[in-house]
Amino acid sequence: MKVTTRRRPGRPTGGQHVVDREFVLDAAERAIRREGPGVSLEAIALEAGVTKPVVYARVGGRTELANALSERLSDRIIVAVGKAIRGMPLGRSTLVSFLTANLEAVATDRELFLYVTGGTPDDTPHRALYLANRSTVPLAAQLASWRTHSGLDPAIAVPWSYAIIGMLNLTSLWWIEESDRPAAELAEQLTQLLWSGLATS
Amino acid sequence: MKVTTRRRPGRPTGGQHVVDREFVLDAAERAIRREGPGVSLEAIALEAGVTKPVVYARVGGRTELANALSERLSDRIIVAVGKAIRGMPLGRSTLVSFLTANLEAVATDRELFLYVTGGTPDDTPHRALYLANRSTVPLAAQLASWRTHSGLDPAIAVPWSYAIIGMLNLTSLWWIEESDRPAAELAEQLTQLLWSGLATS
DNA sequence: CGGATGAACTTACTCTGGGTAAGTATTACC
DNA sequence: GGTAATACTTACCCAGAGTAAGTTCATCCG
Repeated sequence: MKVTTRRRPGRPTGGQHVVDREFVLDAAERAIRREGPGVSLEAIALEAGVTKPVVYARVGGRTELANALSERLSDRIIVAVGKAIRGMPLGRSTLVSFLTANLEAVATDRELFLYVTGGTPDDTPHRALYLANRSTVPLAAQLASWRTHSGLDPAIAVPWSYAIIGMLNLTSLWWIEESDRPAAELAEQLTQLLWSGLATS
Repeated sequence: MKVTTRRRPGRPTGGQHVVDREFVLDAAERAIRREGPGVSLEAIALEAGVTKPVVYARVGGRTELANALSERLSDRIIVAVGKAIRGMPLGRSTLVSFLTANLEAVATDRELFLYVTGGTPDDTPHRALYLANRSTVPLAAQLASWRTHSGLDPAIAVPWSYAIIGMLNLTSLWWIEESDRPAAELAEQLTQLLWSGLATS
């Protein structure tokens, strides 16, 4: 079923872009939620009410689109987590809240999460890191300042951040796909594994 | 440059399959090592000295190929790890060896690792779990028996396995791509994070 | 006020790669 | 020896990423 676009060929009347970048990204999210992680750029363009070249002009090709959506998702998670642990003292229950908020945020944007972790064929490894960095950088900063305050070496904060984010990535995937236990339970189990290592030494 | 296959069309003389499944998988690995994670099935078939339909007959489509290579890589890692920690008592230094062996195995099969973690477009999430399971199942069994021996609840072994494998996945990727420190150093840092959580409680 | 230039779209294409149908040569069996 | 099954190759289809060419509107300059 080929739905031809209703708009006429030429420049639109009104001297304005018919859609902006954010609108395209919103449409992409809707299309992903509707059709799953395998959506085509064509379907996304259609959802935005435009054609492919406009998507290319606003956000770029499939890789850039996945990157942009990765950034959105990371930022959304960071905001959710920030809201969840705001004002809490740095301690064990804060870690539980941190992990719970992460899991719940991913569950909220389930399809989007699957899209950005699956995504493009060849450069995926690079983008997995790209996506991870958005999360590891602030986490590492937090860990480093905490360890400095405790008189410990902050250098370990970087590998630890990747460790924690990687742990969250796979456990989130597993939890979303194959577990029906509550997020808080998994968060507590992960905390049992992490907390003493984080707190001591 | 279109290299036409030398073999004549019909059934090959000799009444035998001209290649078997293992040979195709070997060729796939060579092609991946040579051309990187973006290799086409055509290139893989060419490397094996046959044509696409033979690859389909032996191992299946892109998804099954990636699955098969995932299994190979996991098994290879499991063997390497087993060799590294054989006979060691369950303790902190065993964990370090476990992690070091994992990292070094991944570095050895760098391109293959990138291929199986990146791989196919749509069903990637499912295969990420599939790949992970090969590692988590034995790890979970090990953890569970250990905890049972220590009089602890073994149920937590499953989420912990995903946590540890996920941690290894992302840190491996980061380490391969962006870090030039020795594997043992990273393994030690991860051990600092994990060990007390694993040992206590 | 009218024509040239450029901007913002759509249409229509190319190209690559996964997957499959049809064709061809060899073996096996009766 | 002729028919059926087998093990390939060739040749194709199709979807989807990416791009070139075409079309309409706006703006600017004389």
